[in-house]
Amino acid sequence: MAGLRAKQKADRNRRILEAATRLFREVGYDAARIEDIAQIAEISVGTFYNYYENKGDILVAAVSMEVEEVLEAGKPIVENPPPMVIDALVALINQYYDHSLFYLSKEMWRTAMAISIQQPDSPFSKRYTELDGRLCDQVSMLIGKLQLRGAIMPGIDTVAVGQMIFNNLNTMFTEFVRDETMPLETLKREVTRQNRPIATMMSSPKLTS
Amino acid sequence: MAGLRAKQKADRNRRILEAATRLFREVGYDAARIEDIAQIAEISVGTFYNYYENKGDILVAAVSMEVEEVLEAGKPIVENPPPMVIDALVALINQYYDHSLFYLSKEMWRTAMAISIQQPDSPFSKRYTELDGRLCDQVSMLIGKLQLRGAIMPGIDTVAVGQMIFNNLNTMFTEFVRDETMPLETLKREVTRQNRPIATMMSSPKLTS
DNA sequence: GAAAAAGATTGAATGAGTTCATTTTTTTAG
DNA sequence: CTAAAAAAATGAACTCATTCAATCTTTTTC
Repeated sequence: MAGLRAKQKADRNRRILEAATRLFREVGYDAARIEDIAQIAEISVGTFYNYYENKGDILVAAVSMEVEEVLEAGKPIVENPPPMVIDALVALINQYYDHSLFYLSKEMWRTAMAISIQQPDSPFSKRYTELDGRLCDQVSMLIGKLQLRGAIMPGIDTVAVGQMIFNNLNTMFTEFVRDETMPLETLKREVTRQNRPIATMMSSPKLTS
Repeated sequence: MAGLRAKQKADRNRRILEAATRLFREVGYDAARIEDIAQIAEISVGTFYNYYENKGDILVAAVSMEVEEVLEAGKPIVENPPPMVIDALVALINQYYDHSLFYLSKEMWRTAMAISIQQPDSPFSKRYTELDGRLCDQVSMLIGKLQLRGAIMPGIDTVAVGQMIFNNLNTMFTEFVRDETMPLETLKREVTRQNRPIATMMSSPKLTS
């Protein structure tokens, strides 16, 4: 049996991730102690550290899975966006936002964001940053697609505009998770308002409402 | 002598803030122990906690002072901005960036940002957020001023545009402090590029180069 | 199949932030 | 001026993330 060790490893890894995600959601990140996670996963505290560098790493791992799904959910919209620029932007952005709280609480997002800022060189933070970059690219691609279709004036730097729109929607999402009382609808409404001017200005004249 | 207690309090507060800022710059945030800060400030560890809720609070206090100066430095530019839209934006943004590393290291910025995300309800985090809001308003005011002057087309929602531009410059600054090797010049160049499309589109036709 | 090597697990020890019952200092009341 | 009350300072004790030397398990070697 060549893979006994590998199989045990994969199994332990899964148990740790499940135990941690469950506890983070149930009692919050800070209150979830490594000792508790280890106990639920049926391993020792020391073993936890053979699988993850520190407590934050496992949270960022959970967040990465969620972002990956968000990215997937955005693809069909980039493939076949609504004709009007503002509608296309809003469709993609709201898709992101709707997916964001599926598995993660606001507190988990806050903690993950804090870690990715504070320890930018840890492997999982790099992964988080890379996923953010791919989301940003997706927005730029949507704008590029609209330009090819003729809905956006030619000559505009779609990458620059895409970065600005993404950075804005990202910051607004950060504000959203920082405020435990803000509902998703408020976030969506605000961001839609912020995007309206740039969408209008970019639109080819004949297509502007 | 009515104010003995008040005077001692102010004095201790100053000593703590000075000791902490010095240690954060000299050895970094993590390596600066409360015990060391207390020793330099000539107080006990317990007393530290009578003045600040936790280690992070004192860092956010130091950052707040810096942001206040940045805000001050932006005023003259909003009062009397360059005529071209892109030049005005770049002047204000670069002013912000140039001031940002006067007293604070990148590591201090990272830690402060992480704390303000993770503990949004602590008093000093609220202060930090409020200052960010005032910076955002300053950008919107610059754009409003340019619109009044006729450099920007009437009818554009200057607040929405200002928020988007600010959120973008803020995110880019975050990326800058996350990357220990990125020079200020790269940050400025990137952000200038990102702002060019929106500046061009907003500009009144006769004033576009 | 046994012994040696390699790889993992373990949990007690470490270290730093934070708490809190006690002590000290300052103010107020009589 | 003295005693009681209020406010502040103190540092030992506590908690929890993290480490690491010892132990155990799996794989390889012959």
